[in-house]
Amino acid sequence: MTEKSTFDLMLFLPYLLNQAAEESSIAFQRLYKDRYGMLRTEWRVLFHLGYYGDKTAREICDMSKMHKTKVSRAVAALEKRRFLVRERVETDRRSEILRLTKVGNSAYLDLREVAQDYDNNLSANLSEEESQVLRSALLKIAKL
Amino acid sequence: MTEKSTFDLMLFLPYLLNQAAEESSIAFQRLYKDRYGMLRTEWRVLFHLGYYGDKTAREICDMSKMHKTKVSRAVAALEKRRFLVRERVETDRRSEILRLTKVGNSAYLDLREVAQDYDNNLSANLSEEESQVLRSALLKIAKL
DNA sequence: GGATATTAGTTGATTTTGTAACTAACAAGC
DNA sequence: GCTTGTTAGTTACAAAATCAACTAATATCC
Repeated sequence: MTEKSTFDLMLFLPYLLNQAAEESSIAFQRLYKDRYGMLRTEWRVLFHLGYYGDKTAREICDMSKMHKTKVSRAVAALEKRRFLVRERVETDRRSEILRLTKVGNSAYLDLREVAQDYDNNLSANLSEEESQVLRSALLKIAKL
Repeated sequence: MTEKSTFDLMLFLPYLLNQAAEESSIAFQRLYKDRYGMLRTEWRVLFHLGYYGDKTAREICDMSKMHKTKVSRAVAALEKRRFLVRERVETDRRSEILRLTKVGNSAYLDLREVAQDYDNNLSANLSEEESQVLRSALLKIAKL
């Protein structure tokens, strides 16, 4: 049995997680919004396709846990900008495979650089061990 | 110089933080929404007042880093439910001190229990050390 | 093979958030 | 004292997220 500690609002995980997520999300936003005018949902879909390769919207939903309407709208926006194309699956004509175009892929590669720099920068305040424990703990909480 | 690691989307902090924050936020939401029909912004303001005592909206903004319109609307909602009252400050009649009512305070005490249980539960998957490193790392990222 | 249920994805209505402009009170400079 | 600037908080409008209803294709069961 763990000792029942007194409540500390600033250490309450749903509160603290949100603060940290907001902070990093907004800081990172400045980097992709300025360059590509993208939304959060859009870089996420872009990164999924760039990182994991071609996927259907459904697969992106499952992996990212974004709601399907978010994904649907992000895909539509990326398509409009010609960052991706859809390809119907002949064995199941309900779904379509999403594939980054050349332009989409180079946007991904560019943003990946930015992301990596940003992440390194953010981790710079943490020791190597802290950084690893942080990520593995977050993975557990996110149930990934 | 830290080694430039290859990019891993799932370990990218803005992504991972958001996943974890969403997961815990939604799980916790079920607990307060069911009982009090509150919004995220509302329990936050409630918790600030309950935990730190009477405060002006401005002070809550500063501490929580919520935007003032969010706080303004959350305060209005809590006032409507008679969870708090406003009291004009005579030395500066622009601002007003927010004070929880009896009802508001007992809602806070009740939810604090729930929050504590929830947090313990969430931390149960983590070792004592992991839990501490996690929180201190999050505090650094949130720049609190 | 045909009724029923599921699944992929989209669209529209509602709710919530974010942005900007606003009111009211105070402060500073002159 | 009066112009100019700043601060606390609200409100109006635009952008985005959520939720429900929808279309179209497929799967299941009899």
